[in-house]
Amino acid sequence: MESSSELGFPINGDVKPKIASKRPLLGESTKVEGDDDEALFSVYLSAVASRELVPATNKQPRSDDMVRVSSSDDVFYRSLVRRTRITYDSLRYLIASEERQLPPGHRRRADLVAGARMKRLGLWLHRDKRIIGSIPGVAVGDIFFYRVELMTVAVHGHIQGGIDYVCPRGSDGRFPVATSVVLSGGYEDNDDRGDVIIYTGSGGRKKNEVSLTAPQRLSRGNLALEMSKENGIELRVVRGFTFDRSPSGRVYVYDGLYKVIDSWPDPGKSGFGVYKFKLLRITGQEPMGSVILQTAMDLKTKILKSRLNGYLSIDMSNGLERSPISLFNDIDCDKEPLLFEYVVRPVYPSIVFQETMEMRRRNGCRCIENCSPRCACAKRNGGEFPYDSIGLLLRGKPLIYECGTSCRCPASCPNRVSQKGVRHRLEVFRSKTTGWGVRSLDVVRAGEFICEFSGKVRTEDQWEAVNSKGGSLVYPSLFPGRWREWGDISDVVADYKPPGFTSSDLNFALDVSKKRNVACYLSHSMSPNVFVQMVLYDHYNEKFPHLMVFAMENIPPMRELSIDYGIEMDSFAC
DNA sequence: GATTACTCAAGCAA
DNA sequence: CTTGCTTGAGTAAT
Repeated sequence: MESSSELGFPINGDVKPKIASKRPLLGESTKVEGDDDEALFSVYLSAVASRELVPATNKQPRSDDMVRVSSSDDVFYRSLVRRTRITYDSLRYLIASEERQLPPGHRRRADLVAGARMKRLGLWLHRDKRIIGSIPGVAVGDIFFYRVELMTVAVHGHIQGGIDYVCPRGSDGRFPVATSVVLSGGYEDNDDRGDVIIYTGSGGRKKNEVSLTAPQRLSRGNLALEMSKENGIELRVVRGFTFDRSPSGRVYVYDGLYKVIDSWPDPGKSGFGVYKFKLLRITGQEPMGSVILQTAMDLKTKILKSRLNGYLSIDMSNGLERSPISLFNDIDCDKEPLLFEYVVRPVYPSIVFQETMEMRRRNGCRCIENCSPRCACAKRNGGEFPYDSIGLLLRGKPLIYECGTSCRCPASCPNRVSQKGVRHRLEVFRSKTTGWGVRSLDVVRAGEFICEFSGKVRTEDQWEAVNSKGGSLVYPSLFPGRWREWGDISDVVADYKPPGFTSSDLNFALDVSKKRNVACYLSHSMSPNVFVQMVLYDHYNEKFPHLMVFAMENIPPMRELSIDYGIEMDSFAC
């Protein structure tokens, strides 16, 4: 099993990393209602009290056992990574909202606290091995918003440090090997040309300063890069950018594996000596995520020449969607998506809306301004709003009640999200592997609404007629409840109550034979990156909810969106 | 083993 | 909306 490195120290191959075990939880949950001084003070006290529950020591040293992992079980590892990241992000959000209740000066950084708590609970991945090469379940192009997030899934081990390395067991600390580097714009001598990077070693800088104040030394990370060069060992590369649609203002893109092919001492721009390392990207990998990110941003202002002859339509919704849906095919002559009537919303039979005016008046809320947690719509959602202030879905539920046509609150009410329609620049595109597919030209944040399934609503007695004519139906009851995974923090919060099951069976199907929209082009996957959340807003008939599609992870531009239809691959026609 | 030096964060106020 | 200041966590080295 051992593929020995040229270094003389073993790097194991094909070892299945052990999955972190769950440990008992410390109860620490400070819920806040109201914002008067007394409440604030009690929150402060309870928060301080909860901090004392945290053990002072949290020593869980990293392993020095190097391993290469070939991911034989992609679905498993992808799910594991996603679950870890959902837990991290949900916990970070929870902690951030708790900390905001504290007076300034007493707030802790939610990104760090969330990471620390997960580490304490044994929820960081791959702590028992140091992985050389790619991390199973992490794909080239994956995007992260926090350095700590990179640590939880073992892509990079330092909260600030740019070079991560391991000293192999028995090497007496003299032969460190680099595992990953982060290019974040902190060194003036760096030169990033994509496939080739001239990377400056670390050190010689004062805290937070760009220019050097002392020469660098060939030790620690710098020595590790030197050793990696001599032994031809690959390392992971992450690039950091400023990005205004990130909660941290930064985005970190995993750009795949590189090798150090050259190194030399250099005078450096500041006059203090630096070490430089030439990194070359290993060929045969997926395209670089940071390049795609940059290209997608360029596409905001112009249609790139290279893509010009692929467009079948700039907007296949013909202006019906709030954001245009482009149609792209540079593979063959298929124009199938142009042959249908584009409808933005499902076409309901009139019985769905058969409610008396009195019922509608009772159902809607009467808030004049933005709704409060006490309003009728919040109560219907279990006393809380399903979205945060920028429209991110906080937690999947069997059914969400958005404020709707019967409510008096303004269109700006934060409980109106999916009803407003598509916000990202979506594209239906021809793919060699999945036929037609859907992707976004914008970054889609985890929890963001993407689109709704439209089509003609058919009741059960009509299905057979549609099928016999060769029509296509989407069955809502088959979607396997992936919404349960979204916002699930049962791993870190002791009193987490899992959401209930959908009570009523959904006995309708969406007939997308003639009328359809972008959603029915979503590909099927057992390891999906989007999921369906049922929503009501324009009627209160729970048997006919809207099928709203949300992102269950951060999706980089141009990556295909995929959903779990709960069906066998080949039985799906659309 | 406890302590310290080191680090291409991140939040916030000005 | 940049800039500087402050507080930081985890790791490897001491």
